[in-house]
Amino acid sequence: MDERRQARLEARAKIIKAMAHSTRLLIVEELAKSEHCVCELTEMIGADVSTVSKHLTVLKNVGIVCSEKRGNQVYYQLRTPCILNFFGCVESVLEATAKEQALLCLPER
Amino acid sequence: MDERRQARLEARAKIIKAMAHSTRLLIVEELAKSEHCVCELTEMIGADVSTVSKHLTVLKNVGIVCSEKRGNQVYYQLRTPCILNFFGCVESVLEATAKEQALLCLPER
DNA sequence: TGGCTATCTGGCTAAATTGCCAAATACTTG
DNA sequence: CAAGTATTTGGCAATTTAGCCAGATAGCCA
Repeated sequence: MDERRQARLEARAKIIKAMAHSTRLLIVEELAKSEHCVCELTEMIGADVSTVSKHLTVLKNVGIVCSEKRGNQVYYQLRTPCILNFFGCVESVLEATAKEQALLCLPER
Repeated sequence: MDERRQARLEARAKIIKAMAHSTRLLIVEELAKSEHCVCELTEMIGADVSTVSKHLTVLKNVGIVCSEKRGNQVYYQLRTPCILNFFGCVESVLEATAKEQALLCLPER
């Protein structure tokens, strides 16, 4: 396969992979509303702080979020809000599947 | 955390996870142009047929593609083309990161 | 300075993912 | 029916990921 294309696909996959976790999706949704520090996110998520911190690192490494230290806390912000467009599409897939499932439940003619 | 929300996030993550692999992104890109049978995709990808088949199963399980057996072959099609919107956004993230990298290379003032 | 809070990092285990081979299955054609 | 092609499935080894704990680091305040 074309090496250039392969590299491009891998770069994309890396970003998508960073979104491929329910906790990280939650983080993105919340940061879309407003910035938050790690402790706030940790409370919402209900996992160990270290776990949340690592999720944030994943998102940061691919450039989805950025962070800023203020005093004692680190505030995270959504860096590329267009990432929210993801969700509309994902919903479409879910809806299409749901509709199909519904059809299967209809009585045969 | 709200259980309903958790379930919704997990459903989304499942779909996004299915996209989170360069080979599967290639498949989606190709299917966006036209349907293909497994053997055609296998040739483009250059991996074992069984590997490609499993990637297709992943995409099918979450409803991104659907398949139709015609004679000896199974043709796969993109079921929800809006999935392509993903890419625009992913590109934005990549571009933003690239720009930032470029800035780092500028001489200091 | 000492103690407290917030965050990150290292290390570990359990679980999931990937990719290959081999074997099973389904169809087509001679 | 036999042989050949296309696809899927089972199984295995290697790699990656997730989440927790413990410990390190950084900044705040008394």
